[in-house]
Amino acid sequence: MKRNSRLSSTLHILVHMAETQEHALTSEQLATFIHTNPVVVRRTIAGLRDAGIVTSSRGHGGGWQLGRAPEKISLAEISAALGETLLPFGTEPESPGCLVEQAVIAALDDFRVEAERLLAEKLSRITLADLAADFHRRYELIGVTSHAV
Amino acid sequence: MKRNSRLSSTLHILVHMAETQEHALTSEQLATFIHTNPVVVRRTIAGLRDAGIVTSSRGHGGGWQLGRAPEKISLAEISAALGETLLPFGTEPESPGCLVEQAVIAALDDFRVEAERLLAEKLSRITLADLAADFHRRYELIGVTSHAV
DNA sequence: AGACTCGTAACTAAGTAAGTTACATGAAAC
DNA sequence: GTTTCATGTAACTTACTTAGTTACGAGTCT
Repeated sequence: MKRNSRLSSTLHILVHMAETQEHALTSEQLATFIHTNPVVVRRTIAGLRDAGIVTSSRGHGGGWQLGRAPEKISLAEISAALGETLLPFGTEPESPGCLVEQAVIAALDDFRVEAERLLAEKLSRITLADLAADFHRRYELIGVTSHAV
Repeated sequence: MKRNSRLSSTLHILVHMAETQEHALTSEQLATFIHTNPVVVRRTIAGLRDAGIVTSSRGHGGGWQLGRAPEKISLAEISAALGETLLPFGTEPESPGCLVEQAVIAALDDFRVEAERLLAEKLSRITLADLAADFHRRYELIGVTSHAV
C-alpha cells in the first residue's frame, strides 16, 4: 500500500466485499488484494466499522462484511470514516498577531469550507454499487473480448 | 514554516510584497514574515519566478518583487506555480491486472479531474488584490478600535 | 574591490505513515 | 474445555518526505 492511496485501497477492498456478500473475508485475504499486511488493513478500516460501513467478527469463520447494501454506502462516508482530508493545505496561524496572515487565513478558510462542501457533495453521489457495476461492465468486456479473440 | 502550509505562507509573503511594491524585499526579510530560513523562501518561491508571478534581482538593493499587478495574480496560478496538488489522494495502480482496481481508479480519476477543475476555477477568482484589500479592511478596523478604546 | 543578494547543491533533522511483531481477547469447532 | 482461527491493539522499525541548515558560486550595485 503506497502512501496517499488509502481511499483507493479501501475502495478496492470494499468492492471485493460487495462481490462476496455471502461470507466474511479475513484481513489476511483483504490484505492480499492491496498487497499489504493484515494489521494495516485492520487499522485502516477500523474507522469504517465505527461508522457502520463494515462489520467485523472474531474467531472461526470470522472476518469482515459490509454493514449495509452497497447502494447505501457513498464514497463521501468512506472518505470521512477514513479520516481523510479532502483538501491538503493547512491554515493554522504561525504569527497570531499579523493582520496579513489573518487576511490570508480567512480567505483560505472560506475557500476550504466551500470546497469541502462541494467535494463531499460530489463524493456522496458515488456509491459502492456504482463501482461494483463498473467492475461488472469491465468483466463482461473482457469476457466478450476473450471470445472474440 | 509548518508542514502543509506552503500555500498559506507564500500568500503571506506575496501580500507583504504587494504592500511594498516600491522596492524589493530580500529573502531574509521575507523569511522573518513566515518564521523560517531565507533559503527555504528562495526554494519555495522559485517556481513563482518561473511563472512570472514574482521577479528576483541579485546584488545590492536586490530581492523580490511582484511580477505584475496584484489584481492580475490569482490564487490558482500561485497554487499551480508552487506545484501544490489540490486533491491529496493518489490513484496509481498497484495491481495492474485487477479489474476491481481499474474500476476504482477510473471512478476516482473522473472525480479528481472534475474536482480539480472546480477548485481551480474557484481559486482563479481570488486575487492577491483581494487579500490585500481584506488586510486593509482589518487594518482600518484595528485603527478605529484603537481610537475608540 | 567590497558589500550584498540570489541560486543551488548537499547534508541534517523532524515528522508521518506504512510495515512488522507480539500478544491479549473473543468465537467457533471438535 | 481445549484447540484453532480471527480480530484489536500496542509498540516498535523502516521508508519517505519536507523543512531547516551550511556552504559557496555567480551576479550587481556602490
